Amino acid sequence: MTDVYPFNEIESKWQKLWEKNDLYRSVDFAGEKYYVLEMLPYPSGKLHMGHVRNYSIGDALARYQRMKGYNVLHPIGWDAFGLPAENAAIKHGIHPEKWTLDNIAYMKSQMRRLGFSYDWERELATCLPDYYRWNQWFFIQMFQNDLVYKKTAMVNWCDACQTVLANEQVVDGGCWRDGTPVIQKKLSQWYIRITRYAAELLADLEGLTDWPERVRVAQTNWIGRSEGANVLFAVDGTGVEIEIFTTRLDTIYGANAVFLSPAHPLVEQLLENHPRRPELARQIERMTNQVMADRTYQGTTKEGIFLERYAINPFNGERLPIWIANFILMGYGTGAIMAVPAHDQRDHEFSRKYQLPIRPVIQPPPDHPTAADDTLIYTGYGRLINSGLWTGLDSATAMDRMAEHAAANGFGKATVSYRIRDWGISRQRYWGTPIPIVYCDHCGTVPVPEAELPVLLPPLRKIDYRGGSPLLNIEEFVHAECPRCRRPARRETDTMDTFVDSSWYYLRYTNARLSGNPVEPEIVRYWFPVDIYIGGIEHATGHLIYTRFWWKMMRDLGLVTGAEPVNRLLTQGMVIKDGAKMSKSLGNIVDPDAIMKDFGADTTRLFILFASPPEKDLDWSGTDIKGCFRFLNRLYRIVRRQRRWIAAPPGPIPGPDILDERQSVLLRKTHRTIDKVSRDIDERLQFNTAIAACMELLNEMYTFEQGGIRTAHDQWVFRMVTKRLLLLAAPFVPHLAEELWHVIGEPGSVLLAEWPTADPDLLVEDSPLVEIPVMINGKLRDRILLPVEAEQEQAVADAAEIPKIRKLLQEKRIVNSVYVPGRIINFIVK
RNA sequence: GCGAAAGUGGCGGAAUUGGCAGACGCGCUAGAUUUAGGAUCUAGUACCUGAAAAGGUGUGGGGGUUCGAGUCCCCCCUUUCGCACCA
Repeated sequence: MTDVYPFNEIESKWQKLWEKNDLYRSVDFAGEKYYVLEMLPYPSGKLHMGHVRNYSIGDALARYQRMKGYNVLHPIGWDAFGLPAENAAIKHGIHPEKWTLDNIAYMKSQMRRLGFSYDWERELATCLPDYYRWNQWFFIQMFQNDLVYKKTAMVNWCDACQTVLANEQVVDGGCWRDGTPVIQKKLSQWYIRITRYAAELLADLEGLTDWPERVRVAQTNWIGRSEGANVLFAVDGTGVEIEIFTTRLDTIYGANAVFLSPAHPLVEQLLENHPRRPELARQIERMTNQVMADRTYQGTTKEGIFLERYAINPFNGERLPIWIANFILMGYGTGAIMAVPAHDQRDHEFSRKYQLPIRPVIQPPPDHPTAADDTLIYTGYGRLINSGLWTGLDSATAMDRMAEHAAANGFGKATVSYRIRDWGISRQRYWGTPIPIVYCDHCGTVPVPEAELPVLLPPLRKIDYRGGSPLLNIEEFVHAECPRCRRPARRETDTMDTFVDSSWYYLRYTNARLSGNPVEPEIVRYWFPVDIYIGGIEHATGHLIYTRFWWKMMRDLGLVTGAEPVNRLLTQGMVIKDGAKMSKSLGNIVDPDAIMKDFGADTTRLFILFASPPEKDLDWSGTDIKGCFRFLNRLYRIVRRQRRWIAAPPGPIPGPDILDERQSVLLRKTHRTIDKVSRDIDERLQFNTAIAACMELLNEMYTFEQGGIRTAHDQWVFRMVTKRLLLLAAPFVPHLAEELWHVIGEPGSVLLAEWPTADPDLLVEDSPLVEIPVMINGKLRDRILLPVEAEQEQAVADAAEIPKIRKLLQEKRIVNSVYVPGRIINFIVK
């Protein structure tokens, strides 16, 4: 391509100067703050278009708020622990640390070439001991506050990654990273008690009014609160009691069985002294394995194993058979339920299969199809029947009173269950934060004392991933001294889930070099909450719940104040190509380096903001980007063409009243553009329309130029527009805006210039006449020029006199006429 | 199955409070300029009928509210996303 503006020269020139002048350093406590946060990238090798989008949005906002006069915090870091580094080590024999740091260096150079305005003094990488020691510190605080514990349980296991996955990392039954089907394994693992915060995490969602609705909905579902009751069923002839959870205590008279999860801890006790114990145990084991294999598959047929034991319904004394049922989840409620086949679809299906009796206890409405078809069931609320002394009550009253009754008699109580589980953080991998725990034969599980942190990752000599954590194979690491009794002990060899790293990194930016503490509370108080957080929707339930939890946990440790860390959340859409997500296998990847080479950083950033509103997916188009490039070239040319007199000292400022028609039009257009761009960025986060408005303004400048720029007033208006447009464009295309700012002789950096304000008087037309559409029966027929303050009667009369309208109204009867001043005239005729 | 979001020209997308649908950009058409153009400038560009003037149709489909609906209400279709045996 020839005849294009020298973006390479311009961009590298200003990048160097900005860096030299330290333009993006944020100083604590310097005025009113604004914190722009973007999700930190995983250093996978190169930036992809999704990163460019994420950071272009953030950078535009950061630059805008700086120009608005805020003290802006705009940091970046690296989510630097994780599996790909290890996979690279296995494949290419590179040490994970070298691989990671090399990638960081390259991606950082890309960010610099894109011209993002980060305060690099605050950069952090989570794989460095300076950072991960604080993960360990938090772990110990939580350990001391009973917020972290170890238990043996069934866990999600990815065979390809050779590690455990959190529930949040299992997607459609497969590993979130590589899709490998997840299997269940019984392992001893560390868990964070996030469930202790379930109620608060749910309740505080209400206050997050500037978060997207769908994120709040996703989190609400994920936390999954349900109100109900726990009820104790005594097992006949034993001292054992089974606690069930139900949301429908009102249906307890319809219970025909008690179902246990195959993984229920009481199963073993119930089989004690059982005549058929070996056979039942075998069946249960088979079911357990089958459940694991099918865990995510809903269509699985209901299977049961009758234990030949009975439980007593405490409400009516009925003896109910106890079954193991394959669809009962151990992780929800108590892992045991009462079966009510008349009012629950699953229990019904099960009871029909095994021919258990079905007794309705809720009266369905008269028109409900249950009456005609007994394979249908009624799951709604209603009046109780067949329910002893509770008969006749409505469901809601019954549930309340029955829970009170159970509590008074010591066999139950109203409870709330949550779907969210505790957060399993153990990972059997090398490249993560070592869990700071030592196992001592004499002292048990001992946390590493704060003074002995960090527990450093040992140098990795031999890469051996089979058979548990690689750290297990490093003897110097495993052999430790008990911090308490100083006798030989064994070190924990699992590392932490990397979501731990990303749960608090945004706090560390407030002082990334701090030693002695993870954060300084006063500085955190100054910068928080985050004013806007920008990142992918895929983190709606994982990272964004962990982050909220972590903040609340830190608040309870006295480190931060306030309920929530993030005020406003912007979830950007994906960058796709040809209707599909960019991926190596599809071969539809667009490389940011290639685009920057052809068009420069400004065009790349401008296009990615212009092509689509941030929340929506963006279909990358190789031709549409030319439009943005053309716009910048046009801007460059017109400013250069007129630069001599624009740069000349301006004369006196003429009042708007002495401007001629076309000068006035351009002046007003400018102010409307200022108003639109400001509101689009600030309120709506709609960069595409803001940029479109800038394009319109440039088009007007071309029209104006065509008409000639001769008089002092022509020049005054044109100079004014040029300056304003450069200011408005600066958040999107900082390099070119800066270059042209200097071309027109402005001193200082455009990036530090004040954001322009719109004069409200210039937002409305000053013409005494206004053109308004004239409709007949809601159909546009013509337009009319009317005085702004025209009265209804006059307006309608004038409109009816327009020749075209008069013709159309002939032989018609006007039933009604509507006049909305400044908006519309509408004749209703017959 | 449950929940949420979306559906507008050839394409990406505008329409912020119910008031002129299609801003802006791509593409396309014509003209100018140019040695040339995949550069630049100008004009045009929803669809149908028509030489034109003009008329008709039009925001997934159907109904409704309203003087007036892309926008509000009801039903349906399609797509995408989230949850998915949660008792």
